[in-house]
Amino acid sequence: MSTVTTVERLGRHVGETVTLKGWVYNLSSKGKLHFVQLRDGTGIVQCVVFKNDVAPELFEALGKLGQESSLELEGAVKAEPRAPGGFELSVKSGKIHQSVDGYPITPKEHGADFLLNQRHLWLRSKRPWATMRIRDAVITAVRRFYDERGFVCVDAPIFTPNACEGTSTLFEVEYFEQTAYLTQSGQLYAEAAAMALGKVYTFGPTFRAEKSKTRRHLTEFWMLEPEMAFATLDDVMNLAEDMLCAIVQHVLATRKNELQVLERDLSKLEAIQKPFPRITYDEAAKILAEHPESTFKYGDDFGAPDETILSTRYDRPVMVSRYPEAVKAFYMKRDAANPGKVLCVDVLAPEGIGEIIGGSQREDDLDAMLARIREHKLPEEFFQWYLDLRRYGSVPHGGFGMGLERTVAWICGLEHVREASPFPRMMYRITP
RNA sequence: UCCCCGAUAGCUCAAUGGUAGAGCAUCCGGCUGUUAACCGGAGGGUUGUAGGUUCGAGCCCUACUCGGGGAGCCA
Repeated sequence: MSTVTTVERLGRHVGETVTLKGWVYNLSSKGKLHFVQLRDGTGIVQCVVFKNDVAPELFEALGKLGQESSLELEGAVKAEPRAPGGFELSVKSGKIHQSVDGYPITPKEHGADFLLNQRHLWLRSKRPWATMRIRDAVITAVRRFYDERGFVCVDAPIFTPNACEGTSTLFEVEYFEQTAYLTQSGQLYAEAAAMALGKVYTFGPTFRAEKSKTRRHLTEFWMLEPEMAFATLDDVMNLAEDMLCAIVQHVLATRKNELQVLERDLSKLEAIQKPFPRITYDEAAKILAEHPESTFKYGDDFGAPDETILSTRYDRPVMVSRYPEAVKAFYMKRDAANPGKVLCVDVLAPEGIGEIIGGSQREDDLDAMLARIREHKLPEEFFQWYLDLRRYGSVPHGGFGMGLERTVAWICGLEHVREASPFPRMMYRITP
């Protein structure tokens, strides 16, 4: 048998005879000539089978293959401008693993409900294929970014005894004789780890039981949470900015083809360069007050339409800092220079996808933290270990959380975050 | 929890209150350069469920079920 290779590497084998292993993406026959679009996971290539070039039984069998039939084809690689992708395989022999008919997902249009029910098969289609490869590149870029900067990956637990922030609706699970919850954030644990290791990040699944049915929400999503000891809000904002630039650059460098499959406007991504616009809550409030469509009231958090108004003003992510403490979490440090405000930042992605990052400098004073826990009426006994971080060597520190699926949805230009997850979990959907 | 929209062939959709159709998929036949190929033929239906109005309901009314995207809430 000849060299086994992949569609991705075909360009290195022009003129050679190779074997490809994959599935039929589409087949069309011209009688004595079959065109097999072969999908192998790394890409799709056109394979041409002339009747006179192969055994008669093989030619006949190939002509009957339905979509997603599995097979191996052997033939000569040639550069061919008429073929999608620029290369094609002139088939000399082959082996059929399984001949399929009736594959449910045809090359025509389908609705969201149908495709989500077929997600296990839908992943084989071009758009999910491209999206998953970009998602992978985002994850790689993130890990490389933190590794290069000396951050240590420390994973937070998924079972937690109580709500981290005390606000969200959590999923309850039976945990032997007691009730536990699925984590809604690894941040408090990241803070503990940062006091041990300096610079850390957690990266894992996060769960929210909120009954949110929008294109920005999943009940299970991946969140990246870096945390740094000896850091201020400015350090946190600089880190977020550098990281987003690094992610976008890595995707542009390694997944251009996939972005083109998704028909993404590359110039929108090429524009993602430092510096990002930075405005305060007060400045954002002023912008909204002058906007005819906004119903924003000063003192409130921004609603989704407000975020869209703000983010579409810029060609790169906008960083909004220093919100009123009443609308933010208990652990954020008050801003000494702005009474009533906290040292926090939200990063809003352009093109209407909304908030992709939320971060802050953390309250590091024991008494202030105790007071905030009481104001928010949180169960003090659950926070004793967290308060220990303020008792023993407290330092200024901070970090942020980035929603992976929202970030991928923004980079890919997706309509809905569910497409950024291989098997999305939503309010009314838990299968497949 | 609230608001709006939807449900007809495997899929995407059509059908003025009057005989349920098309394209794709499937099966059969044709074609040596197709790009979601094309051409000819065939099979495929309890119109989401339950009631109501009507001579007659896919279509009008009510309830329910399932789903969609938006609000709130959140990332």
